[in-house]
Amino acid sequence: MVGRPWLHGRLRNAGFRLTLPRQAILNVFARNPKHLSAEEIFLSVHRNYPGIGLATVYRTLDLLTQMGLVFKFDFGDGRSRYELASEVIKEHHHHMVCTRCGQIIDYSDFMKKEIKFIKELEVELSKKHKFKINSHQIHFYGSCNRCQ
Amino acid sequence: MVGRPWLHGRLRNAGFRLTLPRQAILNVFARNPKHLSAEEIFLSVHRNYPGIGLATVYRTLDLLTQMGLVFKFDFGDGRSRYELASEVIKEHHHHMVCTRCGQIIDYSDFMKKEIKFIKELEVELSKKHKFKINSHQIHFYGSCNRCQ
DNA sequence: CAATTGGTTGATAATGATTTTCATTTTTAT
DNA sequence: ATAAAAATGAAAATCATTATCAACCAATTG
Ligand SMILES: [Mn+2]
Ligand SMILES: [Mn+2]
Ligand SMILES: [Zn+2]
Ligand SMILES: [Zn+2]
Repeated sequence: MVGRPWLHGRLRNAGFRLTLPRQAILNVFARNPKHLSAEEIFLSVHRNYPGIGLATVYRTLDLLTQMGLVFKFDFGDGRSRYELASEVIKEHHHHMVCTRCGQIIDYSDFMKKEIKFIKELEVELSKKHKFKINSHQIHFYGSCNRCQ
Repeated sequence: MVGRPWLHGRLRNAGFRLTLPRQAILNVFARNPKHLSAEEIFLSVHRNYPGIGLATVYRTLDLLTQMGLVFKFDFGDGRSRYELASEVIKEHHHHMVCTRCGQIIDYSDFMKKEIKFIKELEVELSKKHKFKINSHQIHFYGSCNRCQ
């Protein structure tokens, strides 16, 4: 899962170390596949490693995001939220955000169709705007089941 | 453009008034069709109306967003950015964000195709998740022309 | 018209997430 | 072992956004 040799190598190649705080933070993701805020991650890590500080959590999240191992999102609740990259553990998916209660729904129901569409679009956009596309986000906003 | 009777009526119906600060702020959008931050809007308004405060800018942006006249975005630079809703002046479009220089590109090149696709997807998702979809955002991240 | 009501505002303080600083510790290279 | 480079925790600083509150203004009522 997380904390394996390939991860270690991946960081090393970029000149970083797979330290204990970094492993601990990655393990939180592995245990809790949600959209976690920095504080939530800090609190979770803190139970097992009271020595690890909040600043380190922020630094690590930033590092993992830069390396593409973690995705950073803003769902509009005033704090950033993070999720393991599909490459690492979850399958690729998009989001629906309930603007009433804040619930976030991962969906991957029609991904084959979506991926195909996005792929084509990326090719056209890249060409037309000379823009190298690395990733994308699709968010639907509205009201969930319980909030209608 | 902005500040016309339909706008006035629109606000009145919701129990609000089209005051001078609100008009001034809407005029900034009309003059400057970019993705503006609250502070940028404040500074622009401030040149003509030094009396209008930053808090009022925030309040107004919030109001206009709630009313659907303005869209609020987070492009990852640590501040919210706002844009007139397509309904008001611009045509519907999506975004490409350069993660190196922060440039934001509006594109509406393949909108017919995209809208059609999104529409279908919304129907399927709404049904499957009992989720009422009101709006969506599509963001592509990568490096722009000059940043490759 | 005068009084009342409720929306609006500017100035200011407060909040809260994120970043920076800096001295110290840990790891790596020589 | 020694020097250089990374990483860390604690605390302070930053900075966008929100809350407070007294003053203001527009619409309504009698
Ligand atoms: Mn997700
Ligand atoms: Mn735009
Ligand atoms: Zn909801
Ligand atoms: Zn760029």
